[in-house]
Amino acid sequence: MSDTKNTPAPAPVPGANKVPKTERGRRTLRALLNAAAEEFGEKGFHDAAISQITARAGVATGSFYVYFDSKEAIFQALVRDLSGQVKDFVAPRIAAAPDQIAAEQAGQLAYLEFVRQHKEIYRIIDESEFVDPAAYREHYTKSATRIASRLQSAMERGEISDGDCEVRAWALMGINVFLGLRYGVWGDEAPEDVVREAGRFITEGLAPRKDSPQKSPARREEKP
Amino acid sequence: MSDTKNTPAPAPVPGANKVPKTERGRRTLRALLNAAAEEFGEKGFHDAAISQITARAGVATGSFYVYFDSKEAIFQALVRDLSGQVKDFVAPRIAAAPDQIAAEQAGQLAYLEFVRQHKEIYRIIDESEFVDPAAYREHYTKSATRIASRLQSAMERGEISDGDCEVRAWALMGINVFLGLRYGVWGDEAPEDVVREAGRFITEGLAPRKDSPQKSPARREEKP
Amino acid sequence: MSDTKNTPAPAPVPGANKVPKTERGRRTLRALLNAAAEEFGEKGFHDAAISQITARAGVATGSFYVYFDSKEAIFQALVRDLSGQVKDFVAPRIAAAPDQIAAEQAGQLAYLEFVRQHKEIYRIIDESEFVDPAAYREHYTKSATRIASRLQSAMERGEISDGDCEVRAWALMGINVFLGLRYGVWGDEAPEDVVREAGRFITEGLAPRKDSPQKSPARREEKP
Amino acid sequence: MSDTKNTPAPAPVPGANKVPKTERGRRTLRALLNAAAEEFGEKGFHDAAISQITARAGVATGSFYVYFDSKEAIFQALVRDLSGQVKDFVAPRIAAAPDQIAAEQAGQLAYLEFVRQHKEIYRIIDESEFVDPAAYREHYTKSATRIASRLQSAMERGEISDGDCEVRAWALMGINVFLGLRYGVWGDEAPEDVVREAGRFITEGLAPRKDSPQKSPARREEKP
DNA sequence: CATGAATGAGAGTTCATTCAT
DNA sequence: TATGAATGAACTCTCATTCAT
Repeated sequence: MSDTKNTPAPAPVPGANKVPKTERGRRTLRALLNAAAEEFGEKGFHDAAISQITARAGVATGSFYVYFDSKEAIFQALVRDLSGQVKDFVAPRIAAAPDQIAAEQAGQLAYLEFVRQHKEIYRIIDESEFVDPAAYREHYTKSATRIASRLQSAMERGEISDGDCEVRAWALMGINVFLGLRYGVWGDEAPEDVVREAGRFITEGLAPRKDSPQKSPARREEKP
Repeated sequence: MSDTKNTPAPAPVPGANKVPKTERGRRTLRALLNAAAEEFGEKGFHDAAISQITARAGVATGSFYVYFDSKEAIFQALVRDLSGQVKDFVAPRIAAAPDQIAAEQAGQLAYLEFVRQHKEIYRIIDESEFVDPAAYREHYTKSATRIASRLQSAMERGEISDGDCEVRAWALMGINVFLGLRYGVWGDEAPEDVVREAGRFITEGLAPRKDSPQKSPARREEKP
Repeated sequence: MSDTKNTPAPAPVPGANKVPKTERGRRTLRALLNAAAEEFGEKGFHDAAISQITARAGVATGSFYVYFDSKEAIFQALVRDLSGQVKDFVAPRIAAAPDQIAAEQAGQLAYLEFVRQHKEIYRIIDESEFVDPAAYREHYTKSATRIASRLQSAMERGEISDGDCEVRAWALMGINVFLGLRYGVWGDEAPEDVVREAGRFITEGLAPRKDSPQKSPARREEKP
Repeated sequence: MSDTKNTPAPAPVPGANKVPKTERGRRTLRALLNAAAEEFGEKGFHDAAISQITARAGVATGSFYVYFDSKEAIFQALVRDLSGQVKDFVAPRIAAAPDQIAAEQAGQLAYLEFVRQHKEIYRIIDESEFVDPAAYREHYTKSATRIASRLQSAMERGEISDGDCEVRAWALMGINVFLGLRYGVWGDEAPEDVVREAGRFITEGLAPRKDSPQKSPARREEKP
């Protein structure tokens, strides 16, 4: 979900194996990517069929291979394409926030809203863990790095507490992804409410307020 | 990762389609499950081949269907088998904690350690999202419900702040899973350090300590 | 066309990717090879279809891949299989000859007769130059080496004139192959007549007999 | 390798389906033929791709069909083009020989040298057996006929011994082709040495010289 | 229980050729 | 002439599952 940001846009559709030279070619390529998003989103990578993608796109089977070398290739192109869409949606809302904590919350809200409107994106990106592990790893690593550098700056400015920014970045990303899964893909609760609750979690954590009375006990059971 | 807990244990290996009656049969069944864990862990569900599983187990292809009805069946059996292992490892350490916040951190640490020792488990359970979506959803939903009820009790006892416990449960689970991915599967940092940093995140959040001097604004960029 | 001679028969069908363990399996494998000989012989490697081979053999498409990894694999197995057949036909007739020159002529005759009865073999082995160049080269190199060593021995015994035995081996092999092409595959002249004429060529060459009168001139044009 | 000799040269490039009218067209046609020689030489007929030929030639795919009707067509054109090159190289050296035996040896030497400098030609012409069997057969038949008629004349002049000239022509051609394969394409021995040894084979055969002492028998093994 | 050969539907992929621009 | 996108028939290969022994 990010990071083609400062590259000079080498191709109109990142990841495509061939850059079309004519307008007609550009239309066909876009039709293939849209069809692939539908097909992969509905069926998942392995049950998706290239013949179905071309059928949805309204082109012949062979046309697929004019633009992509393989099923994996279009999947990868699609992941990058969708990542770009997420970035374009979320980035400006982060940039508009007054401080870092507000920024993280704005990003969370934006991410949640985007996921809800593009549920298939969630599945596609997640499945890349199994289809193209390197891409999956790179995707999350880059996102975490970016979050971490935001936190680092904020920490230096004194906006947030001291601590390991990388660990906190991964934790934050985990929160966003799982809230996205639960409340974006599966549920339909109001994103604002979710973010408000999670926001309190972020800003104050599980710790009781300093002025509230502490009691005692314990409890049990496992984790996820 | 859990919750076949209170079933009356109809078979020594939960999920197997047939309970072996002979000692030889039991050995074959166990060999198949071990082989499947390797094969699925290395190749993922779709690229794993039954013929490879039987080859690793040292039995004939046909023998597979004596114990399992299908490829999906052994995968599910395996997921339950592994979930039980995670639960048996994590649960007692949660139960031993003095209070809820300590419990969550103990669970996090235990989970991280377990993931590191069984990296293939992480992958197999994750892939169930695509192999058996209902099981995947149920797995995380049950885990979240359990965490939420722990938080609810703690909240009522005043151990933690007020707020929506389900949202916080999903957030916590997201933190655990992503730290598990980053520091359990991919990295080799000391789990204690990771949990300590994440613990400060949990207990105090991103908010600066009340006594630290506040400066001003800034921000930018997107989320995951 | 030779040279699995002194190996301890590692497999009933040299080159097959899998050795059948049951009688039924052996029958299927043989049926596939026979079908492949027909199909490749009639259509050549590239126009031959695996589906046609299995159809001729009376088995399902998938059964092909029980025994061979690819179209190239069965082609290679077939070349070895046929080479063995040639060897088994020609070798004893060479061994029965009284001296080396008679042996070479007996071999030539036997080769010619064999080619005539198995015209498809000729085409298949020849095509291996393009399908499996290493096999083709090895095939001819080994044959030439064997001929050369026969000539070497004969030379040391004084049965033939002094000279480079390798060059003469390749020359002899060229004669046999081209006479096989012209009079075995394409023509139907009596092999005995052909060999008698070629035999005079072998034993006395183009040189006029010592007692015949020499004249003068010259001439022109190219070679093959 | 020859014999478009007396046709009225309808086009600068024999075999091309269309004669270019412009200078630009002529350059494109020549670029395509050169590219085809490379591509067919490296990959063989079936693995060669039109798209690769056009890529090598630096023209668009569609341009190919301006000059050739099909893949087979350019292959044939190429074979004729190369045959002409062989002929032009070999013929004058045969014509310059003082007698028939010297002529055959001169031809052999010239052929060997040419093959060595144009290894891809050997392969391309050989493959025509499978791409265009009629052309292949005609090619060798014509060559043999020409050699036979030379021998016939020489025989009538008493330069060579009596015998069937056609059989001897095919034998000679076989020698040349196989020595070309072994010492032209695969090896790098001095052509003169090869021809000298083969020459002794031609002029005197395998027979021991009349004045050398005869010993006795022995033999074994098969032919090619 | 175990074996391993057989099955066959279905997938991805190739590429010579056509044609609108 | 030149271009390059579009075509689609045809092919090789995979593998979960069945079944006779």
